[in-house]
Amino acid sequence: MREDKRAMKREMIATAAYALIEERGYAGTSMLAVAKAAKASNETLYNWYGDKLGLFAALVEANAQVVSDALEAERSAHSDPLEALERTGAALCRMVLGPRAIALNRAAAADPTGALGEALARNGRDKVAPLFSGLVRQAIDAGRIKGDAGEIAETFIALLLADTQIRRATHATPPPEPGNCEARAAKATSRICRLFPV
Amino acid sequence: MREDKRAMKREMIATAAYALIEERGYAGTSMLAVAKAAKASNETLYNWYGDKLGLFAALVEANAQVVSDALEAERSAHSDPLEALERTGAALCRMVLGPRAIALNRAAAADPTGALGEALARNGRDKVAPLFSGLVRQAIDAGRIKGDAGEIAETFIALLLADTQIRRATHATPPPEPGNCEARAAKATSRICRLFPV
DNA sequence: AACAATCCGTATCCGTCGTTACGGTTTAGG
DNA sequence: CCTAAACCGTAACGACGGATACGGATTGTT
Repeated sequence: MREDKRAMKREMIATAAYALIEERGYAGTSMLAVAKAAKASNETLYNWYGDKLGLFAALVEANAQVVSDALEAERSAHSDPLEALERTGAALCRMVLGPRAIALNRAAAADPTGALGEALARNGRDKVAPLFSGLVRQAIDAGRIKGDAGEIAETFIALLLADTQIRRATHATPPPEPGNCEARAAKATSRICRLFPV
Repeated sequence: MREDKRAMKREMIATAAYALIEERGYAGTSMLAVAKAAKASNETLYNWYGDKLGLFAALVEANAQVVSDALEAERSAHSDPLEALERTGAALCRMVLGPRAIALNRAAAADPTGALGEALARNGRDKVAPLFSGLVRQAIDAGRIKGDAGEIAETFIALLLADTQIRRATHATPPPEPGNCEARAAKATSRICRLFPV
């Protein structure tokens, strides 16, 4: 199978898996159902991904790459450091509260081995924190705020996301309204400036 | 069965269910396994709780009551409003990151009906927020901080918990070290005073 | 003590899922 | 074009879990 056809099939498999998790939860999402919805066979899925956990681990990594690319694009699009922080924060918020990230969090919460959670942390959160530290570092260097970059980045993420992820993952809240993440990011940025003034 | 014997049996059932979720996840926790571990029968479980979802919904409500009682006790033990806020915050942190609350979050994330998540919100978070608003109201009335009580309470909870719950529920992080919640609560309280000064 | 209700331990039924396997079809590579 | 590899659709197997049911034991009430 040519690489572009394979990439298309992989995206069909991903689309199917995400739709099925949304509808049936992780345990109720069978490999056979994913295969059928993706117009693939069970044998292909097992050949490509090894087993169910392998399929979802691959989805974790692929989604993390999408998030990382989006954050990098947003970061590069703004020269003002606080604007970059705010806009990148908004992008992070939209993505982590989006259907795919939430589905993966649900899968990880349902996986008793802890492997998916570890993959989520390694590919996601553990990469996001240094990226935001870097953004904060730039704002510090520009004399806009003062303090420890790592601590400020963690505080920014706390103010930005709070407990929205767990509430979303547990079906306690629906997806955020348009503009909600932008508002959260603006408020978090404003509060960072007040907590860590020059 | 006398009421105290019934209460003891209910606690045995709860203990069994929590242990099994920790080990096998929600889907892998069968009613039969819970019954055996609790020295009860399947028929008793289905008579008492209706079905699996009913059992876990009952666990949600029971745990919410335990949390609520603990927060109320902590709130009443301190006359200084900021100390009450901080200590009650620490208690909340310990409980929501404790094994039982995390197990219930995992169950809710695994439940595609959304019923457990709704029960969690209704019995838990939606009651915690007004309690913290009340604590903040007292600090405002005492002239210690200034602003909208609801907004300050939400900010306090964000600074206190951040994304610790989702990371814990997805097995990305282990339980917090002793003293960690106290440190988080102290820092959150301090930051609230700086964000909302008189 | 007698009787009814409840509980226990076990069995049963059914459906679903994880995973492997197979014959036939399609695709890729030489 | 030929051949091998990969893929598809389907079937099969074993395990597991949700839920119901049953005979006997236990508990509660009168």
